Amino acid sequence: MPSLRQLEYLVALSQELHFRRAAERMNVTQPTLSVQLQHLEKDLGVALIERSHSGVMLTPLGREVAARAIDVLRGVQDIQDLAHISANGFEGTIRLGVPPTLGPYLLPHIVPKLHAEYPSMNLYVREEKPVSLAQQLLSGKHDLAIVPMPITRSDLVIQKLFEEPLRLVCAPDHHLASKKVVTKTDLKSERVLAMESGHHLHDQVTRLCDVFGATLLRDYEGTSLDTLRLMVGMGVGIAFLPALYIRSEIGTRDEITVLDVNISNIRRSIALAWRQSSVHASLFNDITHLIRTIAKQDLPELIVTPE
Amino acid sequence: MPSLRQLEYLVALSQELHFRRAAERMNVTQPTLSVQLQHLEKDLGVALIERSHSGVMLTPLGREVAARAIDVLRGVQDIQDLAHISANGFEGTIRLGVPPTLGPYLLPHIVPKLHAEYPSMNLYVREEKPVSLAQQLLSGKHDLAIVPMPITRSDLVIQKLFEEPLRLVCAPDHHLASKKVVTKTDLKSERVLAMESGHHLHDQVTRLCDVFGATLLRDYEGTSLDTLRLMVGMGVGIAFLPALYIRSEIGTRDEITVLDVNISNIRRSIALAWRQSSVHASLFNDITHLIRTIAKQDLPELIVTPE
DNA sequence: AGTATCAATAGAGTTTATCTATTACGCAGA
DNA sequence: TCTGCGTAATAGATAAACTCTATTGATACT
Repeated sequence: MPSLRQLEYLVALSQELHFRRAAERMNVTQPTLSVQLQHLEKDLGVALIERSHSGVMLTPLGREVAARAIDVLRGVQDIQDLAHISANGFEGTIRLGVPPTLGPYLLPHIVPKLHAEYPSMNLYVREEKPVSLAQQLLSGKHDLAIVPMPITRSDLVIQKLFEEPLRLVCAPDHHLASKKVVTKTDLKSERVLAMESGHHLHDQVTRLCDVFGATLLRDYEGTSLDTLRLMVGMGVGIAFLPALYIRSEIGTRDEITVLDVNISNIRRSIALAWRQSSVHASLFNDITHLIRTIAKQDLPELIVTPE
Repeated sequence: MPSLRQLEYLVALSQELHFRRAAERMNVTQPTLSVQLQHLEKDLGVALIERSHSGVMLTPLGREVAARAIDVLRGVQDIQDLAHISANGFEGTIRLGVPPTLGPYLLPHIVPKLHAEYPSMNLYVREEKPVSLAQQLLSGKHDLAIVPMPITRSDLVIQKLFEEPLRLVCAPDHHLASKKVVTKTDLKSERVLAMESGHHLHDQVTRLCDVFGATLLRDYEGTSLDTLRLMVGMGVGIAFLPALYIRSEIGTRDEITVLDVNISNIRRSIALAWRQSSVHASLFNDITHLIRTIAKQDLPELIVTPE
């Protein structure tokens, strides 16, 4: 059976493509690494490395084995992490991925209580377009992610957090601004601004426009909710903005007008997700409940459905 | 870092719950296993085993670690298998899971050519209710499975094979038997027989009955297509049977009548599935193409869509 | 109390991993 | 063509690990 050390050496070599440097990285001497990789090849009975004096290459099989070795080593690392957490309680950094259209407006409500509850936890927040969050979660870039539903990946645990209404906004001098209540038919042929592709809001607003017969202004896609707000304020068009964004960035300012719409179910559904194999499963479950509780108690615009 | 040997010992102990027996299983002496597991616990800094004289137990953490160790060891085994296949070509047994409503009627067309193409391959076919096939595939009970779509598991590779029409059948003296062409409205209030729950056909026929306003005879659910056929022949009701079944088991017999239905899209979609991490990926891709080719050439009732 | 069962401990032997020192190979430049 | 440089492989010594046999210690059963 190949040893974990040998697999580590192979992974190091696959990344450095250079025996001496790979050995350095592993804190062993070059002959050690050479010999062990020879043993590995002999044990497996196959060539993994193409040795030539003009650079080291892995064989196709070598690359495949190295890729699998990475998974194996991650599994072993997880076992160690798990033991460490169990022995010393949790301490360290959780890397949290959030969509830019939600993170800055939700996290300020969450982080203080999270910190109070888990003082030894370090939260490292990274914004990413939601379309790539699930994949990055799996690849190990994040430990935890706030994701828009629906997501169907069986190797992720998905816990629903809440639903966030999308509110229709327009410029104060827009002809819709004077209406008391906006109905479905008012939206026909309206010009609608949306986030650029890669954001869940993009796809959702696209569908809404289809349903209402509104025109999506594809040439004016926003790169952030703030740019959308500015364009709406300038009268370029109307837009659907998430309730939490409205709450924190618009509030009572009269730069743009929030419309009353008698159409239900314009909302996005938000969930917390982590790798099924995560060593922090129970912590993340606790965090799920914490966020749901905060949403229920402090954020009345959100809809928290029973689990 | 824990060694693979130590993880193996832990897994053996977790299954035997007995040091001596676990040691025997691993072909080492009991002190060896004891000492190594002590080392493992010391390295990880946690208790994995509850030692008492009234039986050995694992701690909750021990169980969790053992479960992860199994995955790690499987990963290493995969690496060895991969190398072995690459060195010696494929030989051995592929365990194929099939739904009972498809396997016996499809495989006779496939197996001979498969055997001709891969003489050193051993096919071990197991019938399982389709609802459990995906899970069993992941758990390692099968290497490959023929599954009804849709299936959305991201840790499986799903390759569409073909679509198989479902044909409406009734007893020769049934009042529909005399109709040249059966239309949607003819089905209203008809009594329909279906497979029992757990089969994809069950769910699909349930939906069809909803759409057509037909009555599903829940008290007469079939445990096999053959029992359905018998009940249809006895005039209990009508049924939707897969085209391949009709071809092989009914053919020109006049025991029951196959009706002409002018409703399209009554068909089931069949795919081949394997674990994403399978070492046989390229073989399974070849098999996919082989089956698609056979379906196209020899089985005109099937619909093979371009990939 | 005596015995059987089971896991832990002790100490020796063997295997394995790693190190230092050296060799072998190819390439670039004089 | 020779020399010097960079690279990986080989040899031999040393240290660490794994495993074995033999034994002890603890508990349950008779």
